[in-house]
Amino acid sequence: MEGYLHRFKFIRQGSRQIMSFHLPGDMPDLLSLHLKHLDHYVGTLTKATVAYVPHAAILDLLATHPRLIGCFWRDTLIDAAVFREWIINIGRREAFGHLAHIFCEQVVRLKQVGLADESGFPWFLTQSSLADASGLSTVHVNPTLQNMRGHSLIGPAGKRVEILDWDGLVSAGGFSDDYLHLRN
Amino acid sequence: MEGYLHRFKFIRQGSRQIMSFHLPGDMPDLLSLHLKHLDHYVGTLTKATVAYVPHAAILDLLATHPRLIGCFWRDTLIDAAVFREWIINIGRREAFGHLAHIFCEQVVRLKQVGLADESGFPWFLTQSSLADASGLSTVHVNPTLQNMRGHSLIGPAGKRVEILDWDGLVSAGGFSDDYLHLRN
DNA sequence: CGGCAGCTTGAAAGAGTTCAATCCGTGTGG
DNA sequence: CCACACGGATTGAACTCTTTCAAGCTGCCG
Repeated sequence: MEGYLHRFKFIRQGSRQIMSFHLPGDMPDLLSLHLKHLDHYVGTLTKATVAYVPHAAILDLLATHPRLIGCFWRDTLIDAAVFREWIINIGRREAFGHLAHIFCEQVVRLKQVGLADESGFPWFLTQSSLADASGLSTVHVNPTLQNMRGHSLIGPAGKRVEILDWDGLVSAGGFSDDYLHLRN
Repeated sequence: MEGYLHRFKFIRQGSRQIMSFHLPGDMPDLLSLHLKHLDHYVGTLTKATVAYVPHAAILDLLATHPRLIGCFWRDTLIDAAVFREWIINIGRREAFGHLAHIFCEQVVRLKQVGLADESGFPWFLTQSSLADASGLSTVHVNPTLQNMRGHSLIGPAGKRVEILDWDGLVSAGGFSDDYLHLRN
């Protein structure tokens, strides 16, 4: 309902991978609706207010309002599409483009819920979580961010990420909002 | 129905990323059931026989047999879980473990449909598709495979992948079949 | 005024890529 | 039946990107 979450899994001691970020309005747990156990963790990135809804309640709701099934299912299919894009991000884009792509995705998704505008969005990540999301090390994320600032794509570090050059970000990240399956 | 498929996307000229493999029995297109457009491609890896079922037919079926909704939805949720595991694979495992993990996943999934046994499974990948799936280059996949053969994890190149040391593969790949949400 | 989380930096080591060939088996046309 | 074409596998060498290790630094909170 408020604040930012992330979905992640631990690998070996100390190493983890973030698989998605979640914003107010998301239903991160929908992905386990029909699964017996959870194969990963969901945690907070900031102070957050979270609504817990038992699976049984969701299933009841869907049973009485079948039209909702398509909507909820669709939501999980879009999550899957985002996972696919992240596979591409990690597999085939190097640090600079990868981080640019992450910023683009966040801007578009945050705009949808009114938490970002043309100028930028609130910065809710540490460099270390950015590293865990991108499969890079913090030691490499840091200079890459500086590099993006040097190219005037984003503004100086602060409480917000200032978007200085949206087209530059889009082109560096090879970003298209296709996979987010927005409405209009 | 027969043969092997893959789900992929092109990045820039010549570079592509495979996001999943599909075996007989899979319904790869279910992931676009509630989406307006496809944001990637699905193609064959071998000669294949494929059944095309219009979305409308699926939706009809689900409307008349609501019990199936959970099953089909579940299928897409498991696909999403596999995507998540691939994110981890690409992000946090290096070549050797990554390829080992891919082999483990294939063995488990192929066993489910009777196409693999303890000894191994049919080899349906070129080194180049393995590279596109793992985010590596063919030039690096090749010696890594040789390395796995050298460690007696898998048998010599041929029409089949011979599994010589299952436990070794599992441990090299940090594999757990958790995320596949198998029945038993 | 510490303590601490998070950010920054430098240097060395490694993993993986790219470029550029070569090799090999198989299928095809003449 | 042989030469050739071709996709796929293999190899070497130079080069890049990224990680790891190892410190410092900085700003905020109690």
